[in-house]
Amino acid sequence: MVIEVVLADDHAIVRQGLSAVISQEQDIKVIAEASNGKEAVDIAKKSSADIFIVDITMPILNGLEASSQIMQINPRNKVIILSMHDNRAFIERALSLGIKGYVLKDSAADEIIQAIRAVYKDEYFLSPRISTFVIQDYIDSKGQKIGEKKIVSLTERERELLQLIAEGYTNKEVATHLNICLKTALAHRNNIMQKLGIHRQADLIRYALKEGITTI
Amino acid sequence: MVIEVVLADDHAIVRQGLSAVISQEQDIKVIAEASNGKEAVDIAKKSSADIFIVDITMPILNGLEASSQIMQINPRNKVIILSMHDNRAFIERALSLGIKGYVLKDSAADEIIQAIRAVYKDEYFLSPRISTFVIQDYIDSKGQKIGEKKIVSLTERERELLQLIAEGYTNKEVATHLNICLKTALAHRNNIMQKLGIHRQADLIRYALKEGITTI
DNA sequence: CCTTAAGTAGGTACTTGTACCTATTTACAA
DNA sequence: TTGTAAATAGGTACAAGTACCTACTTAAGG
Repeated sequence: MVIEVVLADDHAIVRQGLSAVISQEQDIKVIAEASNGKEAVDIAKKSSADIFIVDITMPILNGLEASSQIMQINPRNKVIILSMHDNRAFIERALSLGIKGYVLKDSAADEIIQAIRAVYKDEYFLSPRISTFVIQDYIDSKGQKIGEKKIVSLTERERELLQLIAEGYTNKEVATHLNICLKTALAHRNNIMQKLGIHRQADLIRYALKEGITTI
Repeated sequence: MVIEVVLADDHAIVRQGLSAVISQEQDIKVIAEASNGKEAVDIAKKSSADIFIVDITMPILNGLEASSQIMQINPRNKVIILSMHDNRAFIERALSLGIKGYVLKDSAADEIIQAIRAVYKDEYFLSPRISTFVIQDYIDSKGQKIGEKKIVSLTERERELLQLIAEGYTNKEVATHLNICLKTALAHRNNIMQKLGIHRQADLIRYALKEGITTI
């Protein structure tokens, strides 16, 4: 039995590096690669794989959005998030989305192998640094479920738009990209701004960067 | 004859991935790894290697500083920069430091292999996307040697404006802030955009953040 | 079954930004 | 001294963003 994985990371070198590491294991095989979130989702639509290894910061469609869609396409699809940062917001969102694997890029390469085997068996695998403060948060908030709070909650679609806006696309381009009417894109944008109490594009971008919705 | 390389990158997974890719080549061998700039310099002090592959963004001591020191320790040490961004300022600095290899992380993995072989023979190797605009700049500045002058040089005033723009001020507010006419602010803004080849506010903000002119 | 939230699409009015111009003053270098 | 770059200020035209509306469809929940 071979575990089939899909790699999604915008950096080809990282992707091929990971692929090289993984291919040293007999029981794991990379069956496809994606260089952005949208490609990863498209792969999920067309073919089946056991594990999707998804980088969190990707253009067009970020890793968390992509993961969410991938798991919706087939609830049996499993996702492992690859991330540079031990950002609480990311981890919270990932866990509340039902993602069971979260590996930091500065951890050892064999962690990803461990993560693949664990998640394949439907177990959790978090990099040690992360699990430490997940447990800490659990203790601190005694029973309050992670991801329950959210002061400001953008919808999935709104986050998607915000990312594109922050990546420098105009409203027209965003609309084209998402196959929606310009008016719809504007409506979403307006809702985002209202929810966040923001009145300028500049602040939208800064917000998106601060929240890790996109990166520089 | 085996080319000995040292890998310096703060992400272990990237490092091991690269290592896996490189080890498929018979004539190249990874003899040491470093997880920050200081470690790379320490390795350069103790042992000799042909090529140092250095990630530009590393904690403690960044890639460019580290490279500078590595080449000072032994002028025969050669450096290849690994970078996520095709950032002009970084490339400019790298080239003016005498670095001959500059590879983007989103390029194919075999580019790093090509880069190693080229730089080992004392040739230049830049990722295509970079060499494109290095050559363009060369043509634009007709014969002026690269690294002699700033490729993009904003004036003090322009930087001042750019910071305010990136901090979310409108042109009107910028003008008020600097006690100049709106028209003047617009003129400066236009000059900045022309110099940088940028056409959108969003990109202006992203540029300022990337260059550290302002922070999130 | 009804309500609500989300996503979609459209209208109108106004503000801001972008891309072209010209032109003056100052300061510094050839 | 002449030339050049930088900072200043202005004009015009069009593109894009911001702020309000209304309204339909669909999916989820009470």
